[in-house]
Amino acid sequence: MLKITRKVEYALIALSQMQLKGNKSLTSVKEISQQNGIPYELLAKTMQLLARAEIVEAVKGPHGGYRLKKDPSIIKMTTFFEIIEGPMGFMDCSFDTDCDQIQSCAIRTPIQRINDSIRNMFNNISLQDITMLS
Amino acid sequence: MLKITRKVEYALIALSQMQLKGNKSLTSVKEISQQNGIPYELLAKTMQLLARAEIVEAVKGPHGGYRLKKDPSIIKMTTFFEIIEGPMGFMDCSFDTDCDQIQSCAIRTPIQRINDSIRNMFNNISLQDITMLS
DNA sequence: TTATATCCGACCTATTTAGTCCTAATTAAA
DNA sequence: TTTAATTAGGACTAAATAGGTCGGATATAA
Repeated sequence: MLKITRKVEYALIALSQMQLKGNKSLTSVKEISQQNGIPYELLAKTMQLLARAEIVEAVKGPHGGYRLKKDPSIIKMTTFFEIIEGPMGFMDCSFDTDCDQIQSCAIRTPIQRINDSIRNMFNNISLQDITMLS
Repeated sequence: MLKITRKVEYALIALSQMQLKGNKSLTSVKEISQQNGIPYELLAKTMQLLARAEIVEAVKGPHGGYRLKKDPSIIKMTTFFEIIEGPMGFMDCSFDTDCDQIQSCAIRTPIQRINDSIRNMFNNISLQDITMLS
């Protein structure tokens, strides 16, 4: 419980390596997957999510790859998680469907509090805070 | 991802209801499961975990049930999670096995940071903070 | 034209979580 | 002393999620 997924993990590894190389040079999926022992296909799909969300810019063809497009310090971790896991994949209340019943709304409270705490925390942490080296 | 489990959810529901009734009267699993539409057996096992950890005290036999044993305001949420999910079930680094390799230690950092943030937050939140009514 | 990239959906597998079943052990009360 | 209600706890099955693979399409530098 309360674990992040491999996709998030792999994306963070990729981004921190790209930051190392600066935001002009390109980094390919092959490069990152080989250097870190990450499954190529899974990393590839994850990078595609980042590209669609314009966190990263893709260059196709030989000597292609990805480079940073947005400044990681302006991206909230909540946004980042939602890009990778989808808006629903992340901490939604499992009692939503019962929520017409008054009872259920009462019992929702503790879980709400936990989710709010987590969401609030990651709203105040940027991608840069997590991927920076120092 | 980053979700709490049903067992944690059910335990929190149970505890908040028990707090409502005060820490002298007994509350049975049957009562809580019926009132909240929670599977009896699963809740029962969860309450047993709380009893073993002496969060709650069990009284067997007819008109038995559980009552609070420890003050929820002195129990950290990290402790609570570990009681229910076990010390390993909660945010352990998935790269632990590779950790002899220098590479892997470098890439661990972002995940470590996230886990540390979560753990740190829940070290500073008490069970009372989550289950209280107001 | 070819080799090397990203793109993308469909699919399979493994792991984790949720839920069920069955059988004690204990005890209040008829 | 029997019965019914309760907690205790292990073994098992089912469902959901996460992790990983495959096949083919598109773009582009050389």
